[in-house]
Amino acid sequence: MPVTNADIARIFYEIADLLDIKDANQYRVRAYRNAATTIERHPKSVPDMLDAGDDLTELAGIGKDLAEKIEEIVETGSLQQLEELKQKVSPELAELMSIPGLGARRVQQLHEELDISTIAELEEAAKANRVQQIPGFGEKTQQKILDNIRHSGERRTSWFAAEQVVEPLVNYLRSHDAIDEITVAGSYRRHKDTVGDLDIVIVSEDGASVTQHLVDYDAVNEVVARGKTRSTVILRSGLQVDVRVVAANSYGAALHYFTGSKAHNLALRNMALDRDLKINEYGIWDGDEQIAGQTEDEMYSLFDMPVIPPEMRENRGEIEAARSGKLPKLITIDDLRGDLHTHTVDSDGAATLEEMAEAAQARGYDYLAITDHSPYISITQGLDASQLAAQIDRIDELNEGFDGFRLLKSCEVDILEDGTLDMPDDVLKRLDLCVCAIHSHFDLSRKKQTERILKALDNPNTTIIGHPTGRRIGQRKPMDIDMERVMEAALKCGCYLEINADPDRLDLNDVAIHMAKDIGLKLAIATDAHKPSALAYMRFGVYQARRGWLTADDVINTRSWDDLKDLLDRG
DNA sequence: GCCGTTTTCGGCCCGACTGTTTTCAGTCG
Repeated sequence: MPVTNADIARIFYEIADLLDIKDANQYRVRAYRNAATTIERHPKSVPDMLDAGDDLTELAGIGKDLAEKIEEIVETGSLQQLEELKQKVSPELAELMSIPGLGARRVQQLHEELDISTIAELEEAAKANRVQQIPGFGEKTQQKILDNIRHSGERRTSWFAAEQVVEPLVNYLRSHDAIDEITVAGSYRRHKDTVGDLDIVIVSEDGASVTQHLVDYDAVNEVVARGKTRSTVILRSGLQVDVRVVAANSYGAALHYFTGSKAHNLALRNMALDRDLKINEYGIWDGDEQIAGQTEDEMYSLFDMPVIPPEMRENRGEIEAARSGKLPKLITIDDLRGDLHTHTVDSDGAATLEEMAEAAQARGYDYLAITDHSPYISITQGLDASQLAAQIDRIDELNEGFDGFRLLKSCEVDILEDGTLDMPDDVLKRLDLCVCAIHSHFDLSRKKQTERILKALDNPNTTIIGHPTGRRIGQRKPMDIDMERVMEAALKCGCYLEINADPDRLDLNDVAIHMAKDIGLKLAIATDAHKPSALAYMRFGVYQARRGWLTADDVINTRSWDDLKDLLDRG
């Protein structure tokens, strides 16, 4: 029974939302959410741990009660408690909470006052000006709700969440004897930050039995279509999976076709048409004769190109670059020499300086920047000036004991509303680098927000702008910023922007990264790790960097500390 | 519901901001 961490987390999140709407004890609600997050982010499969006899109460936020509930979910695929709760609280209400600005109380009010249960009903009521008449609501709140409903149109899954679904699914499919090859294509293969659905290409001579094998998968919730060469199912996670079965001699063509992007494929197809050739998912054809298609290499070779990495296939000039031999040698995870954005228990992290240093060395890094928060966002329990000074001294001491490794003294300093930094300059001067970031006032006008960051760059101690747009995938849209102006300014003053590799952020995104590359601005890739295992998020940042065409040279933390130090020196 | 205990119950990161009120509830991080 392949229950995933994501399945368990989803059930706990839903219980939390429903309990919240039901006005349950806030700490109980939080306990469910904490547990869900722990499980969702846990690097190992919790069902596997259970299988191996591990004690789940060892996990943070999981006690005896929740451990038993996890066991029930793993055994039965569902949880009785949730089903009972759904009888008492309309489950659609939980969905309303996904609209920014609507929490449990307001959802409850909307339900009681206007009998609203769905997003559609809410939209209708807001348009009819009925929402603003509820006590505590007003014109602006109503407008904000309408705006946010419009923005919540497309539902895509983060790449990270998709991976949790893909791995067990592919392992399951692979177990079938009739399957010779299997690759997940589509935007997943292109490492796009979010994935709409999964396109899986399979080589097999027996499509019918492959399809049967697919629909037999435990996590299949709905079979939309089933055929010998093509089937569509929807998994419990809500993710749609399209499976295409082809013969071995069409594998490359199918892979290319279903990897996309559409724009890239179209460009290649037009090149083929110029030569009176035809490209489809079965191959490249000269009349009735297949002249390529067994491998992607064959496909691209025919047009005098090397294989273009999937991440670049967006028709952003990659075909021209490939044909003229100017395809960049994209950065890989092995190019990284250190991480430049991490937290410890000194603010809101989970591990000590020593533990983070040990984890970084285990990854083979030469250096690790400790960037605990400044005080402004009080929830992070950030360091004030004297506490940061004390941390600097401790890092100096620790560094004496390392061989071929060093902790970098740093801080994630809040950029305040007026663009000033949340830490006095005399302390900032002592740091190796300074990661400045915005955690408040996300809604400023484009002009004000841009000037806010420009002012932060003016401070001679600033070296890196962390998570520059503040977006959280599926939760918070990016701030309105004139990114080109910010990048030009950063380039001019010798600063850098971050690719935050946290899978919920991936900020900068691929488009902005590409822009930086065009301008000649180098970037940092950093994880924002709040615990040792999160240092592994680096690969998500690397994927985005590859989508933005970055080479190792374009990323500052591919360098030795001596070389990095020179780059960080604003002179 | 978890956790850590003065081992059986009390505390649980808690302050800022927004929009609504006119002193505060709700949301966010």
